[in-house]
Amino acid sequence: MSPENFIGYQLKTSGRAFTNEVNSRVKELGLPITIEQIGIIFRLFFNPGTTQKDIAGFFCKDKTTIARIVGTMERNDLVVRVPSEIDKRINLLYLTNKGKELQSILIKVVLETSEKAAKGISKEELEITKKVLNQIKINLDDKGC
Amino acid sequence: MSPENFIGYQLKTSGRAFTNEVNSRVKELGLPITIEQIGIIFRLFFNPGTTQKDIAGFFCKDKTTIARIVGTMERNDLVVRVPSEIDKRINLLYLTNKGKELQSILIKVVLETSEKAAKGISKEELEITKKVLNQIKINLDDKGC
DNA sequence: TAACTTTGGTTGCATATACAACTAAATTGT
DNA sequence: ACAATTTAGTTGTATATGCAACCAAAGTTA
Repeated sequence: MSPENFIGYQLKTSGRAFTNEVNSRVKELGLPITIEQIGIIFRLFFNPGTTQKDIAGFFCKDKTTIARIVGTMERNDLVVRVPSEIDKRINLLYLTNKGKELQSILIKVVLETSEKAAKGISKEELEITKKVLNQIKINLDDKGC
Repeated sequence: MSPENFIGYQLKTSGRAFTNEVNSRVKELGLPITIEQIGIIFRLFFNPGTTQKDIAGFFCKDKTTIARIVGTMERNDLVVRVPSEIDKRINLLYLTNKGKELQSILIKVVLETSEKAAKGISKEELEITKKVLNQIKINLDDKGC
């Protein structure tokens, strides 16, 4: 009944540790980029032209949160918002060249962090964990994620 | 190689979904409490008289983050900071009566959310997941958590 | 004991986060 | 076609988050 046995505690603390590790690594590289911005860069790398709404769902975050992060990234010349001609409500999002160039170094950071995180964990257990986390996300879905 | 297969993505999104669910439930109950404050209430319930430093380590957060949350909770009459006589640097933290009374309803919220999160997941797989998440936290430890 | 280091905590600052309320544009229903 | 609804995005506000820099107190070492 102690809090450290709650799945929510395990989720939050391991996720926070992951975030702190990634943020500290990019800071060491002199890159003023956050883990959230990294996620958006990856999403746009594999899904160029997607929308803020899509990104919000993909990361289980509120659309206002994504709006502001994308705003910051646009000011920092990482992404561009291209108003759609077909639907004038939406912006199509694309990585700038600067954003595309960052992608390869950032994926290295995330992969290295993932390796460090998974040290001593069997492939089977890691796969089970990913499957379970995905199910948890689906079970708690309230933002289309 | 797509981002949704990264363990970091699974960690962050499932954790965010959990947070959103808990926050929305307490809001429905009319309680102006966040999931982080709930965690601190639980920690103090089981470890009365502990310090901000301990709480920071327990939740893998920076001490400044905890300092501010505890400040908010103190203003809202949920906790008290009692200066230690033995070591004048530290504050001993305790729940107020208001904080203690909230504990029972809040634990219900967290347990219900945990059940919803775990729906359709076998006990074995859930145990493996908790064990793996704990190992990830240890592997990435940089704040004594 | 005095100088140096470590430790618990706070403040300044920038980013992240969500809810409520809003706007403009697209969709739907009649 | 027109009214009602939904949708994508923005802004206001409050909380959360970490790093850098700081302070005071405790611990360490010469």
